[in-house]
Amino acid sequence: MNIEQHLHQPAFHSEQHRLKFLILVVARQFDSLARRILKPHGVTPPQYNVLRILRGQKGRPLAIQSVAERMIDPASNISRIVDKLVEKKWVQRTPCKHDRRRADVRILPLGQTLLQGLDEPMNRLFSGSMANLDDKAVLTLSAHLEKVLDNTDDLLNQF
Amino acid sequence: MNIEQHLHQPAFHSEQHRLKFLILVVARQFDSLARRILKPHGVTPPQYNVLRILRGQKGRPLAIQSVAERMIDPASNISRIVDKLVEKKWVQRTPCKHDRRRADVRILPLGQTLLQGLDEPMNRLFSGSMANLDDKAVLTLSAHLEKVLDNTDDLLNQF
DNA sequence: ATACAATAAATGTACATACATATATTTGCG
DNA sequence: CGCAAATATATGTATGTACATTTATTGTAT
Repeated sequence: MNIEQHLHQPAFHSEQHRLKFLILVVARQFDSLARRILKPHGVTPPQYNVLRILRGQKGRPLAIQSVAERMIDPASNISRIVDKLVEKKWVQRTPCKHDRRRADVRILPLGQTLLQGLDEPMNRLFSGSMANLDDKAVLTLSAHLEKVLDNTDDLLNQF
Repeated sequence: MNIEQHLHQPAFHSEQHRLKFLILVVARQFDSLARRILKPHGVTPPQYNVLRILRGQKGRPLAIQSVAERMIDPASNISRIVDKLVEKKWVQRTPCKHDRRRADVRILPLGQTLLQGLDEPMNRLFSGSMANLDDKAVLTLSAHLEKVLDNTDDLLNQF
């Protein structure tokens, strides 16, 4: 199923246009597949993103703001996402002693257990989505996307 | 600025992992840049998406469902998005005579005018984001992403 | 023709999000 | 030191979203 069929479009104005839609639709697919896996566990994609970031810290706490910086969506509402995670006892929020403006967050055993159960399907999703790309294709694809990323970074100052 | 800096990550588990984040972050950048351009005009990205689809019909009306099929986000709430567009007199919704379940939507002159004003910055955004990719790079990038799209389509049955 | 499934759109609800603002605390500069 | 600017987080508000359900209409099989 190609992108034209996905969007019920006979054609695009240009190859560049087509590429833009490809990027958006593929990202959209990732998100909706992930959501499907996560939903039965009561986790949303941004919540999962936060839990993965915290697990990466290997138990060390992280300031809320540092979590936000590492997220795919800069999450203006990170406070409320953390609220939900605290409610479910997946993470712990503790005021920071040295800087009382800050709140540190760390993953709890229950959160670790949750992630362990999600590792298998999430890895299957992610490697399945790249199944027919060889190592070289992954590298050239990444290199090209990185150029696009550079361009969009520049554009942030322009708009 | 590379993806590691974007996500404040020293490294990724694998090149595939890195690629997944690249796709998500680039899509995210597109969306937030578009939002920035559209906001002063009181349009959101999904609303813009609908208007572009309708303009592509060159004045012919389209059933609500056909609009939904063509959207980047399948928009479970297409009815309400159309509501907003109707409120602003950018589109017209008319019940379909042949099939009274359906409602047809068509773009109005005011919507056309709005889009004309948005064409320049949106094109600038979009061509700017691909500035340093030559034609060949665009094609290989698209071909690779299309493979990923195929894979995710298959995965939809698996999860 | 009638009953039942299929389809199109709208709506209810809980939650997520963007964006602006508020609150508390720390930093830095005179 | 004292005060303004900067920083970290939380909150208010309107809107967007996913997902389930509802309502209206049409198609289809007997």
